[in-house]
Amino acid sequence: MTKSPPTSDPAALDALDRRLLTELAVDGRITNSALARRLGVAESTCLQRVRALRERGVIRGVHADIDLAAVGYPIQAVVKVRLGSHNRDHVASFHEVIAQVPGALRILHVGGEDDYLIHVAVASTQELRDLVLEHVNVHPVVRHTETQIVFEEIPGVGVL
Amino acid sequence: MTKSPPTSDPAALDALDRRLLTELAVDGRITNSALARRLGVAESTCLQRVRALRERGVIRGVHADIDLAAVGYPIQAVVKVRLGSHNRDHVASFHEVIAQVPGALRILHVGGEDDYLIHVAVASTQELRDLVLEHVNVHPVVRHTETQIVFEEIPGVGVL
DNA sequence: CCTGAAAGCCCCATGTT
DNA sequence: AACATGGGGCTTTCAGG
Repeated sequence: MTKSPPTSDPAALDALDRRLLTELAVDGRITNSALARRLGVAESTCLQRVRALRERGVIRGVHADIDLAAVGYPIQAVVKVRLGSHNRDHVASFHEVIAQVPGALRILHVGGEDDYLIHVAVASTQELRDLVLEHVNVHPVVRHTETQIVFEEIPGVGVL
Repeated sequence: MTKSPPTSDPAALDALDRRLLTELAVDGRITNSALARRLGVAESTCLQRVRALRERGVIRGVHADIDLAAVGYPIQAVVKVRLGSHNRDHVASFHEVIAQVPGALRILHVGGEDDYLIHVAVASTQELRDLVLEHVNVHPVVRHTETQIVFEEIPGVGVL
């Protein structure tokens, strides 16, 4: 052990912060006054809390959830990728490549059977094929890919 | 062919709608007046468009993006699930079970080697084990699960 | 469908406890 | 750290093009 745990965690969240985050996760456009009312605190207090959480990076941003099928991307898939080498430089250069994959909803570097899982949304199956061939398989460190079509997304209970 | 395509798609989006959606996907808390200014239309027009898109379900909601590690869920994983039977009733009952998995960020029903991919966030590896054993493997239709730890999420370019 | 104006409400800086 | 206040800005409705 070369470092001891912090005596007071600067990232500690109290109950008010947690309730606030839960509300904003459900409705990111709730007004500050409505949020303050719901939490039972003054508007100014509420505003200060939200700002602090933003500045600390606990709130990363607020984003609209768009129906991708309605905007021309009716097809989703998960592309599982396995590399032939896990050399640090190869992995780094691969990161730069997959970060540019058009239509990527989420890119995860994982441990286990696969190395990367890429969740994508595309306009057509042709586009999906082109995406895999031209943006993933092109990289020489890629040994294997497998594409799984998304039939359905099942709404879960979430984490908050 | 038992039905012909609609002569005018009620879900058609024009260029204004698309620009508006892109802005809201980036910053879901942008004010209506700022959005109107950016798009070069009257505030009332902008408000009406956003409302219509919400009512049509194109905008599903607006949610805060929270740093899960900061709120006590530092570990993420993807659980790949394979079923022993693809009978419709079995699948339906399995849906109800996995929809209740605590900490599920995303649940995808996919085609191919696996049947389901569950992206979860948990407080500890112990909790991860318990989650898989008690909420996924318990179901008799589950033949196989494999859990892959998420090392890193790589920011992509997105779809909009 | 889009606009402009007007009433009302919200945001948030400031001062106080 | 939390609260009360007030000016300026934002939201939202509605009549009109």
